[in-house]
Amino acid sequence: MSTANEARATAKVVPLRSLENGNLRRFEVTCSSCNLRELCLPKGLAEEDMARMERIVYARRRIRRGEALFNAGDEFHSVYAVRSGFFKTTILNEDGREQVTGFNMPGELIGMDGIGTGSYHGNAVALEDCEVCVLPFSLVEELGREIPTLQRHLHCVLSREIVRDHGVMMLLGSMRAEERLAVFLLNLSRRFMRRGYSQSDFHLRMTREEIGSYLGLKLETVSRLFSKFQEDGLIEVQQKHVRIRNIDGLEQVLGSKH
Amino acid sequence: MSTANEARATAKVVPLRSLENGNLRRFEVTCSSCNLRELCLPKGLAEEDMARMERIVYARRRIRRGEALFNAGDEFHSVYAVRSGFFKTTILNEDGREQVTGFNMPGELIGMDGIGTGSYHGNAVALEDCEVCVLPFSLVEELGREIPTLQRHLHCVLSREIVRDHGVMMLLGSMRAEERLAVFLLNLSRRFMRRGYSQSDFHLRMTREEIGSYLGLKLETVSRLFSKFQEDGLIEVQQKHVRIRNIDGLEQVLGSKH
DNA sequence: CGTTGCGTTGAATAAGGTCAAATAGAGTGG
DNA sequence: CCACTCTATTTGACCTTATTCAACGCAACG
Repeated sequence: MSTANEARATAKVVPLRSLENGNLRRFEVTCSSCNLRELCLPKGLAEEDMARMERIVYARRRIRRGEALFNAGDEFHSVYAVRSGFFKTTILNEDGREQVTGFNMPGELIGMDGIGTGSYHGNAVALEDCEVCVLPFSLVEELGREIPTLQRHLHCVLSREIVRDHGVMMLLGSMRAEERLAVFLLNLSRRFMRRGYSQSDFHLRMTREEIGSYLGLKLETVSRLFSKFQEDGLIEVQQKHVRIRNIDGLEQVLGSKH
Repeated sequence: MSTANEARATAKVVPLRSLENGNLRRFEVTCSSCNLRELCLPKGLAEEDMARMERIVYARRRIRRGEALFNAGDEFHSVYAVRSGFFKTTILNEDGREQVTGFNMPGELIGMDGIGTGSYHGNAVALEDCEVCVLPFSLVEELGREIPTLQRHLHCVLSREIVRDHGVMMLLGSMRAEERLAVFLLNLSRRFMRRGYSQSDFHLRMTREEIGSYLGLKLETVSRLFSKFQEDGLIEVQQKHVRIRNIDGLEQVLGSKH
């Protein structure tokens, strides 16, 4: 049963049911064999609980580049685990200004801003073709009541999101432009590494403007800083491709001066 | 049984048990008669569930002005509901810079940043003499498993904290100094009103520096803006006392220009 | 009644924003 | 495959905003 929200969206909904007839993708969908398992799920989950967990991942959904997974105001039913691709989450205030609140990569959960009010508070837009696991939140809560490990895990995820947000406040509230970009690059690097990608060589999925919005800077400032970091031998940039040449140097940008 | 964390703190722990011999404060501690009930608890909680809820509020704790309710790194056991007084929460980064992440007034929960890692991520410091209800988190989770309404409420509180943080990102990332202070004052006003205090006449518990840290501004800038708002007839300020004279005018500061 | 912390105000400065122009790439349709 | 269009990016010149540095006033407190 697809929700009003999901029916409205243009992205394709793939219910598990339809994948059950010997389709290879049926196997992919099991959490136990998913290579993002350690990111999405608590460790030490009993085998039977894992099986129950898999039952609440009731569908996967593909979102094409530029499309929204959800928009502010859409009715909240599910949180989503990014399986592949890259998202940005944004909020829009009354006078039309957009603020990027985060970038999400595989293994990360999005949509938790909708729990409190019953409708999503921000937007989630795919920066490239993406696939997500749909986790109907009422099922998550139900299973949480039965499996304390899972309940605990959910609380940890929510709490860590709060901690992450506080980090962004620190970034926006007390750091200079250079430091903000350095933190941003180091953070991306670490997250890519954790997922088995190169920590020093990656492709930015977002524009300078989106980076700027996230970091509280104008796109021109971001561009200038990229050029400066390149001149200083810290990175190599060519459009969206970034190569970190001196990770220690980037770390030393923090706290230098001031 | 007081935890290592609580034993270290100087603030006094008041276990419920010690209040049970005809002490008036025994009555105060019941959630059902607490005037902050609508803020802390889900509405429509069955009478018996309310009674169970009261059992997890195992203590109240007084914290004097300037003292910490908890500090970054302290072992996490409980979240706290502010009963009276005013807190600031802060984080400190490696090079010693402090960022104020929030101000908390009665009815608000603090300490949720500790769930994810098992130790608090930031500090909570009393800006005036305070009293909090101590909610041991393992009991909260346990009761959440038994009372879905309560579980849901906890998730809402966590989610709303995320939404609040996103609002701060918008503030820090896309607003001019004037707008930030206007948003800050309007937000305080609304929260005071909600608690039955004057929406236009209040006492700031925090210094200009703390406001500045929260808003990503220097204390001098905050001071200048207070003076400017006064000149413009929007507010009257005298030290920590603020009187809002033109709330619509303050709202129009948002989005004007830019 | 001096000390101390907090707040206000002014003048100079620096950081980042704005505006504008040039360039580079990616995507599109012929 | 090429020309064309559109968007993203880079860079320069100039400007605005908020910061820095410094001096001073005020209020609370021992």
